[in-house]
Amino acid sequence: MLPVPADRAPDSVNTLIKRAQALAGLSLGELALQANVQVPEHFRREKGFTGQLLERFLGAEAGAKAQQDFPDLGIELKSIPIDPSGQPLETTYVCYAPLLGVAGIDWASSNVCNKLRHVLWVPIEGDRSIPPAERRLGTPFLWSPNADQYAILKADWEELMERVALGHVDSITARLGQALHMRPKAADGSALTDAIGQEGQRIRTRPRGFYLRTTFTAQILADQFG
DNA sequence: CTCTGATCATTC
DNA sequence: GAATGATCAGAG
Repeated sequence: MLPVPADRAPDSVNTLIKRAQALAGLSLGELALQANVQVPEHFRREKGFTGQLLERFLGAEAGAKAQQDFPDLGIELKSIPIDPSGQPLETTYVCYAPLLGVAGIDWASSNVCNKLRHVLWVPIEGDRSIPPAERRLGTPFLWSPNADQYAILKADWEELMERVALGHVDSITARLGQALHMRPKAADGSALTDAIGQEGQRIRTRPRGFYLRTTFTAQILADQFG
């Protein structure tokens, strides 16, 4: 019996974990068949296909805005593409970066901290030589940052957000941040949003998002799977 | 446009 | 080869 899409949100962490475990070892093609959808030939378009398919099987409220995937459980869902040795192939998107009205916000109340407090990681084969339909899901696991990881994330966030608050958003590059960095996050290069300029004036700049570096997520996977 | 789900593809 | 900056689809 293959799993079927969930018709409601999980009522407990246990339920969520069990649903996720039931998917381990299955391919996207098998899941797509159960969900009556087609797996794209490649992810050049439909980059979010895997995550959205997972949401359906786990019962996450799709399209929910700026919140955890399972708000009642306080858990965020993240798929993570890995190579044959278990190394992450991509950085992990965390959330949109606020560029305006950032004066009062602090790390503990930030969206990044909120989302990373509890994450259900679902590894998936991500090698581009494997057709998407054949890519199999790995063993899911629940993670929370340990003291060291928490301190690094906090420091990175504070460094980046200080630049935003001081009107130096355009000095931010993806090279900043040990574990967490900031990069463009938009439909294309023409997208612009408001931010604070060097003189405190309003400027237009590319929207940004927070992402976890692969070195950081590799450590999470190593801690879990040794 | 904002924000979710992310991967692509050029640059380094 | 890895990493940075660019890009794709859909909901609201």
